[in-house]
Amino acid sequence: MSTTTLEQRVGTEKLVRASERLKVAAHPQRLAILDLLGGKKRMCVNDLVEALGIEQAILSQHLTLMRDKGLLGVEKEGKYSFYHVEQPRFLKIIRNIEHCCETL
Amino acid sequence: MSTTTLEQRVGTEKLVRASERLKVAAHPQRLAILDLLGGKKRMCVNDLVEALGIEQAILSQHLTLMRDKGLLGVEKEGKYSFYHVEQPRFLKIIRNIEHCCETL
DNA sequence: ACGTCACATAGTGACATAGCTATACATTTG
DNA sequence: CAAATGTATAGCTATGTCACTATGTGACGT
Repeated sequence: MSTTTLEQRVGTEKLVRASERLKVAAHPQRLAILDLLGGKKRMCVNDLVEALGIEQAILSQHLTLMRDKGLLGVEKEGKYSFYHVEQPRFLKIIRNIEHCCETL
Repeated sequence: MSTTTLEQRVGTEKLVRASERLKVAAHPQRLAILDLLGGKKRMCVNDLVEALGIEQAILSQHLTLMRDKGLLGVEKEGKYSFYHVEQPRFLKIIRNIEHCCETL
């Protein structure tokens, strides 16, 4: 029974940052990436290319974007780049979305 | 330990529709609207204008967009339009985001 | 050193979205 | 009927995003 707004509770900046992250997640291929990386601990780019059937360049763009926005982290090892989900909490959101999909 | 992708599990179209809805939600003011309507049962446009301090025309655009994308429903009564959250499940996502905001 | 592999980035044109002002439309009130 | 109220839509410019191609870069094998 809150008469306060979300903005009053969490503040404008946080609301903006949350929406930025949501916007990044709001793409079919990026949802799939988040889901896949959420299941495994980490994957390199080529693994993702094969698992998802996305062009390497496109995938790389998605990954870079998600890394810049704080959704993913990366560890370079030799010529490989291993990506992982940075915010476990954000993963819960993704899981919820999958549930939502059932009734869409 | 799923070797299947989200896309394989829920289907491409559903994934696309889920991301479309997410994209609609991915806006600070629209997040605030969803949260506010999630708490109350329904509100008319003017109530929202006053609660959120958003210009009427802008707010109306947000509402129309969210209605078209299936996030909100509307009931007209005389000169009033009462909006409500159409998908309670989607609200859980919004709540999760609010939680996320704490640690952003 | 040369070629190859794994990945990242730049550039581009089509298209979508944001934010704004002005205006339209419908309903109620005087 | 005229004016006011509540809401929706149109039109516009600026900016952002998408998907794609091509090219760049570092690491590794020979």
